[in-house]
Parts: sequence; structure tokens; C-alpha cells
Amino acid sequence: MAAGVSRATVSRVVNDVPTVDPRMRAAVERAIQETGYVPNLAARSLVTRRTDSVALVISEPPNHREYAATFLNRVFTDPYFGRLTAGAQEVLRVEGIHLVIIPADPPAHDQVLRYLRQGHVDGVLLISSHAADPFPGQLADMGVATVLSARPGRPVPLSYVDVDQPTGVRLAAEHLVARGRRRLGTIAGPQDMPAGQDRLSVFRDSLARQGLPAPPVVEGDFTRASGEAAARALLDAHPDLDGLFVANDLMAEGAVRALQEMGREVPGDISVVGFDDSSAALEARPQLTTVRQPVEEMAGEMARLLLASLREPQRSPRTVIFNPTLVVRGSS
Amino acid sequence: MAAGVSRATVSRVVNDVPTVDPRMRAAVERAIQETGYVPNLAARSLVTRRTDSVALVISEPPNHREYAATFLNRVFTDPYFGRLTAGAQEVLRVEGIHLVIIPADPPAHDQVLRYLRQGHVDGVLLISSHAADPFPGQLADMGVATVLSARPGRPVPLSYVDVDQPTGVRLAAEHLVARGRRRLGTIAGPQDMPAGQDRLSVFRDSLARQGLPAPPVVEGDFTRASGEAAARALLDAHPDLDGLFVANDLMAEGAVRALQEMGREVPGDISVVGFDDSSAALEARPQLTTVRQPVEEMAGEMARLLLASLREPQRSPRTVIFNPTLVVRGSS
DNA sequence: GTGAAAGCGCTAACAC
DNA sequence: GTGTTAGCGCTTTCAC
Repeated sequence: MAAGVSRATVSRVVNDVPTVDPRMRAAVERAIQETGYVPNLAARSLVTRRTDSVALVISEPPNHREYAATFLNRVFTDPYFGRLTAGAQEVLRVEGIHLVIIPADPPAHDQVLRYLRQGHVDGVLLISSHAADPFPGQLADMGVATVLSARPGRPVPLSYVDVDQPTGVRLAAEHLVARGRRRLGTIAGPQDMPAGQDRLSVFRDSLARQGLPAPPVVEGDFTRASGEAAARALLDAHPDLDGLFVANDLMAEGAVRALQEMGREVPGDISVVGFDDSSAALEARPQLTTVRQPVEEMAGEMARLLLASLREPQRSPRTVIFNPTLVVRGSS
Repeated sequence: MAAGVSRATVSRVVNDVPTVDPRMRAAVERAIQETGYVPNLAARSLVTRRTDSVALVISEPPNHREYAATFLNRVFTDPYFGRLTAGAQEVLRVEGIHLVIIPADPPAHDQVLRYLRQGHVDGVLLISSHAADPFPGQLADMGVATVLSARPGRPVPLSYVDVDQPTGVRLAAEHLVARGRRRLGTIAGPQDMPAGQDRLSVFRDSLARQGLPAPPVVEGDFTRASGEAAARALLDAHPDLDGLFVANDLMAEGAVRALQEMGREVPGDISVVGFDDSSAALEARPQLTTVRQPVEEMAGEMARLLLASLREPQRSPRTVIFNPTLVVRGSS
């Protein structure tokens, strides 16, 4: 071509095939520089059947429940997704794999499904938190390589990563009790999400096992505003509560704020323990005691699982569970 | 093929070409159903030279400044990006164009550039807020169809959308004065961003024009935490301030919180006006008086400008400026 | 180590 | 209205 060599040689140079004469390689590289040549991705992936990119899809199923904030506002307001992205990026980057983020709320569902199926990406990291979300099953049926960010609501033949929820919740419950709190309540996550369900049921069990009464519960939607409202409702109905387990940090931050506005001292009058250890835990005043999920590592593992299944398509799905830890700060 | 028709007819059916016998169309569609046929994107876009997808790239240039939070944490914590995405989605969706979101912090820059240039997407909506960001210029040089979300720091032959910053700032300044405030201060945005610069310089001018003294200034980085710290610094140095203009709502929310912790009543002792009218304005207590940017509409316009330049590649760059409005709430 | 040639799966121009 | 055919730009055997 421009460097006086064949199309095949150019291809070898571009793809770093070792068996190329160094001088020829140099000549080709210079020609590429000068002509501003850019390989055509479509042509390449037509033959290689790879795109070297994967999607991080954040799925929201058709609403069973009402949300105060829109889907995209929730996504771009919850530090959880940033941590997930960061963790995945880090391992994909070194492999030269591109990551694209695709929000998939109900009106976009079909379009996103088409996008993924068409082969724009080699695989998908799927954040799907609702038990009834059909997305994981659909991707599995279509044979799209997929790894989930948490135990799916219904069994699906896909790999997933999760935190050991029961252990995390127990850490929180035992900590509250160790602090001398006995009149405990909880702000639960949405009960149509496995994470929301687990954190509530295990908390109840933990208290029962320690001989404490069943806690009053108000359900939130994992947003700061819902945590605020829930804390108000809880304390209005049970003014004597002295400890609160909140299913995520964003709601816990809102709860602390509401408690203070109601004239309660945190942790003087009432202890609050959150879940996640997200940046919201550090923004709260006082900063939150919380159950830490190693989200970045979990996302990294998702990426690794996906890469492995890309390399070995027949590989059977696996599950990787991470250990949570308790981070004690000012709110308890 | 499976339906006993030619490859070309299948293509016509799949692409909704009108000149196909309805019976034949039905037969083909049935066969597609049964065989689970999925068109190969790479092959299609090799010939059409389109991918029917565009990228929303959020760029962060090499750091001049220190940030307390990581790039991805800032992105997934600032409601601004959610509104932008929502606005763009809405117009792209009806055109059948896919939107993928790509965060591009400095370590990812080259990789993202490669991604965009390879033709994974037909064009890009670029969020680049730093004056020194080389990204817009690079994309322009590479001939990648691009629309910017704000006036670029250096002139670049690309279309962009912006809000009329001076008008917005004046609305805020005049409102504070109309409220009887005379001892005004401001929390500015980063001074390496055009938006940060404009909002500060115009605020200064406005006060000067009204015969008020130059306001004390502390610079933040558009995060809630920085707004909090800035308010503390400002009030420590100037305890008599009775009005604050804050360059975005997130910082204003933090500022209000700090003021209250310092024992100031908002708006009793001091009025606060934000900028954006994001969800943060509604989360603050009291809710924020703020300058509203029609971000969703602006993003929609970005998408429209991009689609137009895709259809007509020679089209010259244009600029669309939106009008801000003042939304009066409890904080003033 | 390098070139020639086949072919990836599709669309579009052209005959029929 | 439908089939035939010629590429789109790359990678990859296969000779040399």
C-alpha cells in the first residue's frame, strides 16, 4: 500500500504479529502516521467476531412500585454505580477492552436488548437488582455472555458476584446490641429486590435470636429522600427507638438528617448503622458506621468472570461471594 | 434461505423496505422467529458505514487541580449528568439510535479516543467542562462528528449548546439585592472551567454595577462537600455576610448545611441562591432558590444537532443558547 | 518473512 | 416485487 507493502503486512503490523521484519514494521508505522490510517472496526470484527468492548448495563424493570425520582436521576445520584464502574474499568482497561455504560429503563429495554444482541459488544456486566427483572433471563436465552452484580431473583444460568448479605446484616445488628441499644428499628430497601429482602429478613432473625422484639420497619427506595421520610415515619410511630439499621448509606444519610431535625442526637439518643460504605457515609454528619461492601473488587471480579467466559464460552456459571466488614464511625 | 427466498429479500424485510410482497414478508418474519436469526451488525455497518449509535462522553482532562472525590464518584453523584442523559435519550430513542455513556478520565483518554475513531459510534455528545481539555480539539481534528455541551475553552469548529450564563447570574444577583441583601459573597466553581469563570466574573460585575462592594470568593469543585467547606471558610472570614450566590446546587446544598451547623438561619440570617435547578435543589432544607438551566432540553438539542450533522456532514457548526430562569424557593 | 486470495455477512445497484 | 451480483475492509490460511 502506501508503504509499498501488502495489505496483509499492514494487518500484521497493526495487530502486533511478531513475525514481521523490524524495518518493514517501521516503514508501515510511518506510513500509518502520515496517512492517518485508522483500521475499520466493522471490517475487523466481521472477521474476528469480536469488538473488544463490553457493556455495563443498569437495568430497571417495569415498575411495580412508585419512585419519587426518575431512573436516571437515581443512577446519577447513587455513588454505588460509580464504584462499580471504577472497579470494572480497572480490570478491563489493562486488557484493552472498552467499557460502555447503558442505562436500561423499561421504555429502553427492547432497544438495549437489540443493541446487545447485535454484537456491538462481546459481553455484558448486568446490574439488575429487581427480583422480577426479565433482563437476566432474556440475555441468558439469547446466549449473550453476561455476568450479574448480585444474586438474581430467579435462578438463571449466569455467573454472579455478591456480598455475603447475612454476615453483613449480622455485623450491623450485633454492633447495635453491643452499643447497648435494645429498641431497634430498621429502614428496609425495596422488598422487590433480593438485597432489600435479605437485609430485612436477616435483621429480623438476628434480633429474634438475641431475644429482642421484632423491629418496626419502614420501607424506602434506597434514595436519600426516602431515608429521610422513613426515619420520620418510624420515629413518629415509635418515639423511643434508640437504634436504627438502614439498608444502604444513602438512606442512612437522609435518616440521620431527619433525626437531627426532629431533635434527636446521633449517636447520643439513637445509633444509626448503614450499609455499603459509599461516599455518602463520609458525607453524613456524623459520618456513618456502616457495613462495607468491597464494590470495586466485586466489579473487578465481574469483569474477570466475563473475560473468562468470553475466552471459554462453554465455561459453567459460577458464583463469587465477598465478605463484608463493619466500619465503625461517628453515627453509633 | 430458510423461507425459500433470497438473501436480498431477507435484508429488505429486516430493514423495512416497503416494496415487499406482504405474504413474502410474513414468511420471512416467521422464518426469522423460528431460526432466531439476528443480523450481523459488523457486516451491516461495513457496508452502510453507520452503527446507529452515538456516545455520550464525559471527559475529564489531566488534573491541574486536586479533587477530593474521584472522577467516577463525581459523575455518579451529580444529578446534572442524569438530566443530560435523559434529555439526549429522549430524542435519540425515537430515531432508533442507541446511546452509550463513556466516562473518559485521563488514564482512559487514549483508549476512548481510539474507540470513537474506530467507528463504534456515528458521533459523540461531548461533556467537557475544563477550559484546557484537549478532547474537543482532538475529536474535531479526527473528523468525528461531535457536539459539545457548553462553550469550549478554546475555539473549536464544533457545534455546542449552552445556557446564557450572564443572564442567569444576573438573575441571581438581582434577586439577592431585591431581597435586601447587601453583604454578598460567592462560592465559585472551578476557575479552570468556563462555566466557573463566567459565573464568578459576571457576579462581580453585577454587584459593581449596582454599587455594591466586591464580594469575597471561595472556590469549590462543584461537589456538595466542597460547598460545605467553602461556606465555612467564607463565613469564618466574613461573619457578617447576608447573601450567598453559589455556582451550582450541589455546592449550595452543602453550603446551606454548613451555615445551619454554624448557627445561621437560612434564609433568616443569610440568603442562598444556587445554579442548575437540579434535584439537589429540592433535597436541601430549605429548598433552594436557584437559576434553572433547561438541561434536558439542552441535551435534546445537542442530540438534534448531532443527528443533523450526521445527515449533512458539511453542515457548519452552530451554537444554540438557552435562557435560564430564576426559581424562587425557601433558601432566600 | 511476505504476498495472493478467499471470505466474514450484509446492502444496494442492477437486471429481470 | 424479487433474485443475482459486486463489493464494504479487514484477517487469515496458504504458497512462496
